[in-house]
Amino acid sequence: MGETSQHGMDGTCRRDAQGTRRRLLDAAAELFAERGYERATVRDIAARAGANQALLFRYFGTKKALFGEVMARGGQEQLRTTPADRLFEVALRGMLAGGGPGADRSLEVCLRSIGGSDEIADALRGLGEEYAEVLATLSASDDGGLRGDLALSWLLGIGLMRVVVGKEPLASADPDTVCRLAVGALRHLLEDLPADGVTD
Amino acid sequence: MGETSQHGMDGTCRRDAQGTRRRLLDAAAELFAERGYERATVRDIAARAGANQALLFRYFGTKKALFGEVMARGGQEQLRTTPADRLFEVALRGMLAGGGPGADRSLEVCLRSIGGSDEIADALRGLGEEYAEVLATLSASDDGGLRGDLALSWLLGIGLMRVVVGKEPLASADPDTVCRLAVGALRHLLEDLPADGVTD
DNA sequence: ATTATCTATAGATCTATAGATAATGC
DNA sequence: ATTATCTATAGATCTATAGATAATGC
Repeated sequence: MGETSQHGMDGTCRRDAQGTRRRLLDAAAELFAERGYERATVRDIAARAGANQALLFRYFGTKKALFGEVMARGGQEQLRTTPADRLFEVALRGMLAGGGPGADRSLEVCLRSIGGSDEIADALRGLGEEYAEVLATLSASDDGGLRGDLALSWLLGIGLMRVVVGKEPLASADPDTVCRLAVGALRHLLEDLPADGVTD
Repeated sequence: MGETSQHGMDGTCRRDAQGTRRRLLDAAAELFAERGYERATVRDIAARAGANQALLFRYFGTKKALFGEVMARGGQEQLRTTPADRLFEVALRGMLAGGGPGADRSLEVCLRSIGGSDEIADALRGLGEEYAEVLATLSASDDGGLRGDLALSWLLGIGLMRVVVGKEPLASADPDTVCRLAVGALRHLLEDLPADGVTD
């Protein structure tokens, strides 16, 4: 009973619903990150997973449901394990590094999927709320929520221009340099208290 | 000869190729801004223009060519008429104000069209290069190009979260407040010279 | 016997084209 | 006669489903 009968060392086997399901999820995560929701077709996803296309619907119901599972799987780990005052830099570095194996590319998936459907915008809003909520705590001002949103906007804008659009010189710039510039300017946004009469 | 025979006061007439062409362009600009390239179908565009769908192909050839004409028509005016040191604020205010009548929504069109096709990313990169080139001149540092890209990234990121995604509190925030916060922090990005040894 | 997998195809879009119709200018 | 406009449809996708096939567990 140490090993189930038909499994090979690599974890593959010819009939394994759970394994096929996981391979479909992995393939979907990759293709959604590479092409966005719309352009990653269920046929492509099934092909990369080495599975039949009909199985995708058997295991997930719809393409949107598959997208939801992909988004739910990743993401929160970075949020939980990173102290608030380092979240911006860690998330930015993750975006700048691009998709290493096992990296969380949830933000990239959202950026490439914008405009696909309203559900995608909802997903990005939801993910953004988790990040912005943490970023907002870094500002002592009473409009910390807005400042957190502006920090998140910069994070996503940098990812958009570098990863999705490929704007130079940003696309080829050294991650350390980008981080230093962005974090430096962001400190002013988050720490500066409003100068005009808000003490009321 | 003061007026051509069949034109009404509102500029409409039953058979006017040039007028139909312009109405198709206007309708396309609106729908691309509202839904992005992919979700604005040629049928919807023709319907809003009050024209038959086949005319769109007669006058523009393909949907992509129509998109190209829409993008080429707007945009550069803001770039030419705005002094460099006010470009960020003017472009940001344009984005925050949303689409008033006759407003240039080129950046919004691009943001909503990301992920649609490679040509869309090319269009956004091209438009971004015009903006970033101007923004880069505001920094005296030798990495002004990178700083200009970061400024542009923030501009687009704010538009993305506010207009496309609708993230609160940013989406409902007062434009003056958003501008003050972003412009204030951006000044540090553009004006601060690098602190480490770059005098070589 | 159960169920993971596959084949074939329905059904819904969407872009684009071919050819017919009808309003204008001469 | 010219040409702006319309009808009808080709052709290409894509998601999703129904039902057949075949590998496993008992």
